[in-house]
Amino acid sequence: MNVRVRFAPSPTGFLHIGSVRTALFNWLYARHTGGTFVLRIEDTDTARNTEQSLRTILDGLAWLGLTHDEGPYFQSQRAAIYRQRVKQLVDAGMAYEREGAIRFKMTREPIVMNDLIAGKVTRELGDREVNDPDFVIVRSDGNPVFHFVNVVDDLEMKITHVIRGEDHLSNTPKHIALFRAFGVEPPKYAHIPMILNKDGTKMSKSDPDPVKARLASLTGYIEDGYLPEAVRNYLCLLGWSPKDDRQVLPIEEVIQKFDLPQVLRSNAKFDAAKLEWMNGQYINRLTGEELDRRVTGIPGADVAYRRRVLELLKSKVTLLKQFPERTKYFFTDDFPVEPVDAALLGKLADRYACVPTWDAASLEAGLKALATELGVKTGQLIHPCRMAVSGQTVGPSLYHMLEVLGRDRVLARLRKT
RNA sequence: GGCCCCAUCGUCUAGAGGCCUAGGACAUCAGAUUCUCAAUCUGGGUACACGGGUUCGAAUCCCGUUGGGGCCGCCA
Repeated sequence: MNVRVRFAPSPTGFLHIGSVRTALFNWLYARHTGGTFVLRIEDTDTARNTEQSLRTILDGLAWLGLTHDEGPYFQSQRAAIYRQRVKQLVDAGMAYEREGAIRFKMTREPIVMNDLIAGKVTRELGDREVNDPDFVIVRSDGNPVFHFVNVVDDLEMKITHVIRGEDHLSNTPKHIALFRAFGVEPPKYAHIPMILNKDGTKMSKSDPDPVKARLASLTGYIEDGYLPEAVRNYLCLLGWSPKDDRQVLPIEEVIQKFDLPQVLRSNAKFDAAKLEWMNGQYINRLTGEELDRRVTGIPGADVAYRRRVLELLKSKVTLLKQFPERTKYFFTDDFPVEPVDAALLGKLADRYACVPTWDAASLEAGLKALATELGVKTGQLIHPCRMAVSGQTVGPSLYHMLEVLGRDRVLARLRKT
């Protein structure tokens, strides 16, 4: 069977991190099976459908590398198809008009679903449904509703596997009944569990807590300097596991191993700290050259110098946005310095002025020799030196830092204090 | 209220009846690296929600309880 899956977001103006995971699992399944990944924009709710909202979705998916093979299709352009399908049901006596709306005659029997992830699920009618199981498929204003267009599109687009959030599990009987009304077998369903905040609440961009609100949409991660491959890798591990002890794995391997029955059935809580750790892992694996292409906000026209600075700092950094702040002193003399022993640093400057070659090894040897002569611990020279040249108490290995900074800057800063 | 799903360290997970006095990762704590730490290394603590079964034997199977999540719209 030729697998066809789809990601069908609604253009709401942001991409929810849970939707991103759903898109990822669809994409993984398509790539794993050699199938087709369809993108469909569910823009039937005209009230919140904007050009910008579409851009957010397209840019977000592109950022993550989740490229679609077909589409995007727009529900707003498919009204004729829906009208025809409504007519089909009405003509067949399976839908009827009431109070201006068109309602579907829902079966009264419990519906059995064989979900690829949740397993066999039998849904009885709820207390309200028992009295009136039928549901509206076309509003009195003439617009078809989500459940209807969703099914019609999946049918028309020959979707074979519907991989979506578990919040749709309870809706699935309606969808199955509609497929049967159209005389076709419903697709296979795979409902993936939800992603919740660490405290178990729903992730929402309108959460009163700004920290939690920011975690809910993809935009924040892009702005904060997360690498797409790190976000993608982290998301793969929410509800799925390679079943060995590795956390960082190439996407090619995930594609090869990923399958629906192995997806966990329980909800996952989002661990921002682990994501950040993972991002640091990915940053550390990039070269200075690669980092220079991705990091913005680093001044200076000297490309080679920028690359060396990024290379030097990368192991200390977990977010790209940290680079400009932490590398500031490489590009400017304008930073505050706490008081240090000027006489002592003057001697170090004199020593460094005649160091044979300006490299970490020579600088280390020079500093240690001076410390011995003066009868002080190396730390008594190292810490003031770091402060004088960087204004910081923490940073990369001092000697490597001095090497990258270069002779002129270092001597000037040591003597300036 | 009804219906549905779920339940292993704080978090993500491994575990598909004996390999488990439960493994890995993040986080955390303690050491180390006699140059810091925001890096790295080493080590520690921390979990099978509870109660019944089934079985020689259960984290693994069944039932119940509790807890968490979801759906019950002319929203998607």
